[in-house]
Amino acid sequence: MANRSDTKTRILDAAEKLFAERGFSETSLRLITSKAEVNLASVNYHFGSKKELIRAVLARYLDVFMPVASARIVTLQSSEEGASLNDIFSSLVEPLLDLNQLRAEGTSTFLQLLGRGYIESQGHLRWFITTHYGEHLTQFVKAVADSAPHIPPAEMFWRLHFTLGTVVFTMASADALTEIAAADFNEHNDIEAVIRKVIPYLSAGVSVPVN
Amino acid sequence: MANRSDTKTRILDAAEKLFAERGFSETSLRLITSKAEVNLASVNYHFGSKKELIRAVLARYLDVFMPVASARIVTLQSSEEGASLNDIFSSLVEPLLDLNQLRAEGTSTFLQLLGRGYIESQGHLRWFITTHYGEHLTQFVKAVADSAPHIPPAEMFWRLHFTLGTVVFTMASADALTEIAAADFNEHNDIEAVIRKVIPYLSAGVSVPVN
DNA sequence: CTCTATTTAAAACACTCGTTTAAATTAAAC
DNA sequence: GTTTAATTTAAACGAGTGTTTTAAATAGAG
Repeated sequence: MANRSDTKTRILDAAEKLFAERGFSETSLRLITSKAEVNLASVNYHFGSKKELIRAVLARYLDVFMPVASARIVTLQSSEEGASLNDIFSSLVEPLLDLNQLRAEGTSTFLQLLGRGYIESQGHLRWFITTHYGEHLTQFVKAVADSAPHIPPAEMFWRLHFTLGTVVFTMASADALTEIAAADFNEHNDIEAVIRKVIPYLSAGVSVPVN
Repeated sequence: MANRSDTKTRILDAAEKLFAERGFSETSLRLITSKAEVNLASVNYHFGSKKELIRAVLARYLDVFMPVASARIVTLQSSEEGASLNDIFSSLVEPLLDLNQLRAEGTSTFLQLLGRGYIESQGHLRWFITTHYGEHLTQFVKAVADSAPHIPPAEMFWRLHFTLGTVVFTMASADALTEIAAADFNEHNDIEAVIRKVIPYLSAGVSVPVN
């Protein structure tokens, strides 16, 4: 074992920044390795392939976020009887913002990566996420369903995917949107402000009575 | 002027199908021309470049849809005083479904293309749409704003982009979602059913009171 | 120090992509 | 029917991609 200031980490840091900004397929390994100031071949040496690098970038965040978010929801469900949808969504805000302590711009990078992942990948990332973090996801889905018992399961399926779309799309284009908002409305939002804006929107949509 | 059964149309038909299914950058000209059974070079001959082909595919739908949708909103605003958000969103359903008369699977193809367009393109499509159909868009935005006067403009800006994200994401993955819904809930939805499901969700989110 | 395994480096490989070229073919005009 | 323009065809170009190979450099163990 021998290395300088960790080639592997340099690659991950450069890759996550570029992936979040430009998407996965629009980011070449040559661009990543030049930004990271490492050799091109070191990606395949340390990660095997570009696909596995993408998974590693996401895993570095998911391994931190998922357990914390899960724990929040567990305590929320055990403490009060009947947590509202707003409570559930809001309980994810702090774990998300804590990612900024992990790395600079951690929160928005993570959310943008998540968005890119769901939009771009034709399967391998969906598979990776559901097999590695499936329990946390089903737990979250169950908590939401319990909070809106008047919504039939099939309807809830659709609404949760509507919600996913809202979040994913918003976060993937959050930078552009905050710029426009600043120019047009003199509103200067950070990622937390956007998150706090979207939660009431989601809660209202998910829980609106059918018919 | 000379041609057989219209090479240009064959290219557009094959391209729109593949673009909707796989996205723009994931669809090569070689795949399009082989499906269309035309020569590779004919794309550049008839359209100039791949970018212009993408715009032509979208324009073929937008030129039909936009004026019709605009007219609907005009009549809606003139007839009754105070159209609801549900009314506005619903008034777009018929123009959307009419696209099935234009071409088989026209509605879902168009919506998926729109989704892909907003997700993928780094500018040239956004520019194309806003410069060619900007008046229709601002008219639509104004109608929505008038229907929810309790929402400040800056907040409405965000909520409309949340809405865009919901629609775009849902439509881009509509095929996959309807398959899952059929398998998991024995629910067999077509594109119209999905549209009718999403409208209440959107209306609730857009109009939910701030704070 | 020496030996061994790990890591870095430069180069080439094999492939796909959008685009262009130049010749052949087809259709229209006169 | 001849001429002219429009279209189709096959081939190649040039640039970019992820990956592999082979050799050099580096670090840790004995």
